[in-house]
Amino acid sequence: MERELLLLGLIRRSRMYGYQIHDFIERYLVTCTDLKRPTAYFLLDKLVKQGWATHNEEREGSRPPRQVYQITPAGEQHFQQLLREHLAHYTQTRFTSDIGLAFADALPAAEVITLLEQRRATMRAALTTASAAPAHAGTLQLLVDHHTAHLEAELLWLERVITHFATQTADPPTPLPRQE
Amino acid sequence: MERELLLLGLIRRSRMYGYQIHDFIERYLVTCTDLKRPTAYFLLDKLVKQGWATHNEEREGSRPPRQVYQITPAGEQHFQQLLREHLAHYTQTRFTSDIGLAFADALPAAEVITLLEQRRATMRAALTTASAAPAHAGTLQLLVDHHTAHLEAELLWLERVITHFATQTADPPTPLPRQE
DNA sequence: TTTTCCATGTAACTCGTTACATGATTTC
DNA sequence: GAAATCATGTAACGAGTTACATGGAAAA
Repeated sequence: MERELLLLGLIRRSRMYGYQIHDFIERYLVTCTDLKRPTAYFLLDKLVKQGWATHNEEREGSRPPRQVYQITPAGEQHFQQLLREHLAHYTQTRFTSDIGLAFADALPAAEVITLLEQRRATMRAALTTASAAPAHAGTLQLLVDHHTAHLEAELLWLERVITHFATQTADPPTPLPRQE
Repeated sequence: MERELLLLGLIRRSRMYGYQIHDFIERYLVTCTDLKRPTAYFLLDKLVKQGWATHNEEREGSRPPRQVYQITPAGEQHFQQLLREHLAHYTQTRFTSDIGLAFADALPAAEVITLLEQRRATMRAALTTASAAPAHAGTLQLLVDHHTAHLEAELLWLERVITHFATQTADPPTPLPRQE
């Protein structure tokens, strides 16, 4: 559903072909999604079959021919509905990275700290990259801001976790709760 | 891989059967993962086939028989390795909820604000629930803290986004950048 | 007495990825 | 001359979900 919204939103903005669409996503929207090329092609075809888009072949010079996609009026309707639902809806984020944390008491606290510091280093690097990103036009800037804000918050929290383990190095490990 | 770590971590803690494992995850680990029951059964069988665990049937009273799983020494080794990798590694979070934001200029700013306020209401409710959660033992408390910290940060950011749209109600919409 | 809980499992299906194939063209 | 870029696509595979099947026991 998000992927449908994404593709419709892009071809709505301007006529685009598959390769170009995938490029754009990789360049500007990595923080939102991870759409592989074959999947993009497949979904674009699906849009056509559902009547949300049309496509026609075009060629430029000696380049390989392109399938250029365009949104239909029905597609525009559908896009707006998807957009409204999507903006109003909140999806719970899953922190898969916390699974390890739940079992951290299986290792000596000192080692846990070392490992978490490695994680922190990667996150700091990501934050530096995100902060260094050049200013984008309009809505895209929001995404960059979101990314940096999130990384900053995560780093603060990770710091707290590290101190948590640091302050109980000497204590016995506190296990997960038993089932009642 | 996270799922493998999760299941190994649980049966390592104490002998458990599938139904019970799924229950535990639903109760305490919803913020980390969303493991369906059939998937849990399937993965537990896989652990046995790979030699990380053993299982044997037990029954209690007139209850249906249970498949109780136990970690093997090889499984313990494997678990520790997975845990180390997992703790040290940082996975980039994808903000699928930002896709809509990227195209928000397709709707009047006033409507965007209304929709985002709906999203905010859901998030606030989630924060209230998370904050109200009873104190857990040890590592599990970390997960709850993470969840609340994250929601607080996300709410702050959403607030900024809403003011962003509020301050440019009169301005012309700023589109996404064109491809060079 | 009907529904919910306990406990496991299978079978069909969907979605997405990886790997592969093609072929011209530009860059190193 | 080799490698990367442009451009599309297929085919095989894998992971995970949904829906279904079973059957006794407890609760409503």
